[in-house]
Amino acid sequence: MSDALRPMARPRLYEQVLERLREYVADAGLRAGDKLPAERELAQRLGVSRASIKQAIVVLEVQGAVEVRHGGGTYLVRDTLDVEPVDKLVERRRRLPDVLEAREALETKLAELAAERRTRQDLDALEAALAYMREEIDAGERGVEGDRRFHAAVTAAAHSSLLAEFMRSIADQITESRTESLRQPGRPGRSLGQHQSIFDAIDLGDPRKAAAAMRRHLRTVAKVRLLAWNPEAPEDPPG
Amino acid sequence: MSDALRPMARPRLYEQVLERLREYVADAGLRAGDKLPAERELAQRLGVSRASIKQAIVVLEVQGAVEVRHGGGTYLVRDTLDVEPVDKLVERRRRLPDVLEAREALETKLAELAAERRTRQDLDALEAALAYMREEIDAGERGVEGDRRFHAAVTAAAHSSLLAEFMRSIADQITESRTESLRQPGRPGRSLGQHQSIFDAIDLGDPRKAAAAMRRHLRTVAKVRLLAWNPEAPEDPPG
DNA sequence: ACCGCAAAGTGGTTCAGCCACTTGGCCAGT
DNA sequence: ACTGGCCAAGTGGCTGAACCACTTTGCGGT
Repeated sequence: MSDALRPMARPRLYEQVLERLREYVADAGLRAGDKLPAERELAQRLGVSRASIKQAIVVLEVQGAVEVRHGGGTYLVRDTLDVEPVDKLVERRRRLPDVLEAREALETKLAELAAERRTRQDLDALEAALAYMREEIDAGERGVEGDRRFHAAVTAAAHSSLLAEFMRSIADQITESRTESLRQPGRPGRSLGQHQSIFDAIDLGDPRKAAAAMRRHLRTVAKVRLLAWNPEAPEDPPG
Repeated sequence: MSDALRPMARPRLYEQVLERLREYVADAGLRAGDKLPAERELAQRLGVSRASIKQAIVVLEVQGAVEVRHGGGTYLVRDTLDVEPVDKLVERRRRLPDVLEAREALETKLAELAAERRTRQDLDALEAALAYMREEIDAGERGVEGDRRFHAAVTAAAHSSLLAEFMRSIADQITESRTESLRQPGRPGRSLGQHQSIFDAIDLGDPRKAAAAMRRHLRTVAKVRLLAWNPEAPEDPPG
């Protein structure tokens, strides 16, 4: 599947409303405690239905940016409608280098922990992911799903819910980089080999070796990714 | 002020719908990728209007729990509709071992990046934090604030906004462990020495050395912490 | 067996309306 | 004057029907 043909971004009306409301609050200099215009007025002024206004307001309410009083109006909780930074992790697109750095930080530690804590089931899952990726490649595919499963299995084997959640929060961006990386000629096979090395270290229960193997793997991914991004970079293309 | 006289909780219909949907997904054993019933059907079965169903779904969409495809249905992103954990990081208390693992993962990478990217200003800030901690210790304090400033300076010097946000999301828990750790006799002085080593490596621009020094430092902290916590159980706690 | 296209299914949005709650002003009783 | 009851206006809560836009399905022709 080409990444270019994934579903296009589809704008939701309530998202545009959200934008406008944030703009308005900023421009009008509204502060915490100030009252937002009535829903009916907002609907008329923005030229949308009250239902769409309400969807946007529900979002703001859930995000704690606004307090809605039945019959009394809607009020700002803070001096802005912008989301708290931590909440934005999920929705905001990240610069790829940042993501790759974060991924290396998290996954090397995950590999290390996995080597220490893996259970029989964890090892089975890792082998299954390995086998799946091998099948994909034999079938002439790029092994995207197998790659995903392997890294997910490593994450699971580490048994650290906090690290797992950090991984989840950048999962989308990792998916992007994975697709890019495996598009390179010869990459799927090489990637599979590196996965095997990581698995061996985890199987042996050798944390340092596992961390090192994972680090090597991710640096390969990062390098390819950079080249794929910027074809005219002074570096030589991989063999 | 008595707590009893605060504004009464006012139930919103979409919140009840949210509850019911979460129940349903759990009871029906729906998994990631499964399709939710159509909005019209949900509205009929729950006995509410489609608008209320939609408000709930918008919330789930914003929380990243669900993917809505125009004309194609609404799908689970994970095996549950529960809130994205990253959002809850701030409010939910974490098991310390998890936090220390995450901290090691993040901060070793931060130290590495700091050694590569530090500017003159970054080095100045690091030295200032070092000096501050030294003064605190000379004054007979434990150097808690100096410790915090040093690690903050390292984080800043790494110039990675994503990693910085991850650090922020566990800042509270780190504060706890810091206080515990520095309570140990002789710890402040030793900690200061380790900070000096980290600084030297960053100053020299040696990423591997910086990462190693940081890892050593954090493992010391973790060890002390574990002892202070539960002297007789080397095993990992139940999860 | 394949392709194309129409029908059915599903989400997106609107509109008009009614209900529930809050607020503020007016008025009668104290 | 102060209190409490009352009413009207303003505002959010929710509904039902309707139409549009997009996806999926499957029938019919080639």
